[in-house]
Amino acid sequence: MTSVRRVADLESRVVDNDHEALRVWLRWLSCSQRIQQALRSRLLRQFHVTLPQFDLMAQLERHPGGLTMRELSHLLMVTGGNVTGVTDRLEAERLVARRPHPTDGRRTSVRLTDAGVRAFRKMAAGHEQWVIELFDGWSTRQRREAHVLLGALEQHLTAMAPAAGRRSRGGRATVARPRYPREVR
Amino acid sequence: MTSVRRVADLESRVVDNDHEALRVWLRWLSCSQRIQQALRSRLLRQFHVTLPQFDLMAQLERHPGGLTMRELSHLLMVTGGNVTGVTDRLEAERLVARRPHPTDGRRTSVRLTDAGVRAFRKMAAGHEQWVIELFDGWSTRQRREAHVLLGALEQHLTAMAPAAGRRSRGGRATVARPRYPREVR
DNA sequence: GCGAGGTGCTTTATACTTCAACCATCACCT
DNA sequence: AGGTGATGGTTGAAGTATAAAGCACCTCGC
Repeated sequence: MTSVRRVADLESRVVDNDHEALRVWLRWLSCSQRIQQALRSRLLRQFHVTLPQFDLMAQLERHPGGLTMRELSHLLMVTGGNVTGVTDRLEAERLVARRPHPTDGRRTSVRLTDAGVRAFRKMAAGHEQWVIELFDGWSTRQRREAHVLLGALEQHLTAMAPAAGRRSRGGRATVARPRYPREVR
Repeated sequence: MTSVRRVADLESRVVDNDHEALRVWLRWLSCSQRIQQALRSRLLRQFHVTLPQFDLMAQLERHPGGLTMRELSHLLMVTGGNVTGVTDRLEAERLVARRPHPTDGRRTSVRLTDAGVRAFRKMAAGHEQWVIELFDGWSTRQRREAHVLLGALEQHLTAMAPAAGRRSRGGRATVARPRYPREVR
């Protein structure tokens, strides 16, 4: 869309519209980076937990019945290998526990330990407070606006992407997939 | 979502306001993740470059006179060690070049090579197009709204944080700083 | 039964990221 | 000069992240 035509003075408007998406994205990134830095460093200093570890625990707290690795990977929107690593470290800290799935031998069920629940509740309070402060630059009205805007964007992204968790039609690597090693010029 | 309490008293409003910041943040993260995933994977498949590498090159393209590592670290809002690594890899690909700073022996000046400029211009066109598509869920009006909202938030974040690049008053590690190794319970 | 293909999880290789320590150089001050 | 402290850059350890390959288990069809 909007390939640039060198015609009238409408043109500058069109170009600006295009650039506008980019400008929005850059501001977005800048804010994201700051917010995440604040949350990460505070979480680390005060609770000795990383942001991904906190996020994983948050999902588990929301699902007391436990979640499989696949479900976690889906909810956190990261790859399976990633979930394996973060879970390993949390398990070493005795904050979560893996147990075999009752009916399906392939799956693993993960849940918070009692210590994990206690630890998480403390962290969550601090975390929420920090988020509130970080977003305090917006009025209630603005937060509501942002919530709506983000909802619309989320919907658009869902519509245009083949859905985060979907496989590429026909499962794994149906066709020899092209590889792009670093060596390629 | 929105476990709404049907009692319209003031208190529930307050509680909801608080939760609202968190809800906005979660949606924000969800969108961020999707957009970055889209950009990263396309950049990798089509141009064999990672997102951080692209970002670094983008800064260099905007500053043809070259940038020091410190300036890059500041602009990209990442740590110095990070910039070292990304620059190392780009240099190995002959896309950027380090050269000593003319007057200050401590500094290093980094700039795009000719090949780097050519490569970046191609990538940038694709990248911008993708960003436009990803944000096409918003009307022009909505993009403008978002731009304003993000501007306000950015200002608030700048005000509340002691500025990204600042040192902790008195330089490096003036006092033995507490450490939080993984072993700590 | 049993084999083919799909699914869930882990592993490996590579890259990014932070934190904190370290080194070299510079600036300033006496 | 010479020393002190700040600054710019790199390094190393730990953790996070993806992509891709591998393994175990399940399902379905015959």
